[in-house]
Amino acid sequence: MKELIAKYREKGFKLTPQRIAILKFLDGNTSHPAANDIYRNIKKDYPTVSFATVYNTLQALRDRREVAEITIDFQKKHYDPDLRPHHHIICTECNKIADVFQDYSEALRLPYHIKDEFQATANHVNFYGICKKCQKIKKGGTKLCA
Amino acid sequence: MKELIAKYREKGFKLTPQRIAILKFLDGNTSHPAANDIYRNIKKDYPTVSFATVYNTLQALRDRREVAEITIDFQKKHYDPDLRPHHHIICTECNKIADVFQDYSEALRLPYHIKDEFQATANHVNFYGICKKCQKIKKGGTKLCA
DNA sequence: ATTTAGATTAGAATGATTCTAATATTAGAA
DNA sequence: TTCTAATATTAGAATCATTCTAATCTAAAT
Repeated sequence: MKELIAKYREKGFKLTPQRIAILKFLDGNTSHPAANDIYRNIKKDYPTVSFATVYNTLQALRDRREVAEITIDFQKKHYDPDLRPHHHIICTECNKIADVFQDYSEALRLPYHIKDEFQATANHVNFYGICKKCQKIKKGGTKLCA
Repeated sequence: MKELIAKYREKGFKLTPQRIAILKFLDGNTSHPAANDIYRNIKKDYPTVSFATVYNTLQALRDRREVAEITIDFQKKHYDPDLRPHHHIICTECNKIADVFQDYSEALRLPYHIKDEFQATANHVNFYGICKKCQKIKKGGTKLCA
């Protein structure tokens, strides 16, 4: 944890208790939280924290390439502190997001006429599916999943 | 156009003038419009059209698998009447979206432990980059692009 | 022409995200 | 340690995309 704080301070990132709480929450977090998830969690320890702080911090982290923003969900953005190149799969029933660590970089070569038009900087594969839990529930009837 | 209308009527899709205007606008449209783009366009001929109509129609089309919803933009959903499997690239400066007709289906095989957890139904590759126009403008200074 | 299921509308409601302006805090300098 | 400037925090308003509501209207089958 100490190292985490030092690491950000070095980068000229001003550290407040709220920010430290956000960093702690994100550190090693594989749940792909949305802004609201982060807010709810931080609020436990800092009841007066505001959404502005959460969004400001996320923006700062995003600008410094410390978190990745993910567009896989049709409703809202999700955040991922894991910066290793990887992809995601989302359950279309419960919106759970899982990581796909598979290197498709060789395969995802763009056609020449696109390369001619765009200077590509990144790519990301979104997979959609139904998770095990939701498959069971669907057979049962009602739709619900953790 | 006649065929387009017949095609939808067959599918039990009740056709109103507003819906026909939306269908016309979408037919062969490669601009990947968002709901607001569609609304603005229809409003020219039907000044009283409401957002509800646009969204209702898009929902009906989506449910019938007549348009695809795209999550590549961080701000809003875009719609694509082209249902052939393909992918997209978005300019991170001006948000222009272009099509990438390249078949990656063989390459995008999921790892077994994911297949075990998810019953995958679809995938989509988002490419991010800077379009030619915006590359020029960036060198110049200001950021703007059609 | 009648009927009815389904569509349209204005506008309110919701949810995510951004903005504002006043206040408070961090981190570095004195 | 105290001071200061730059930056962060806050509540709440504002914005934007999207969905909902309830009253009214219309397509299309009879």
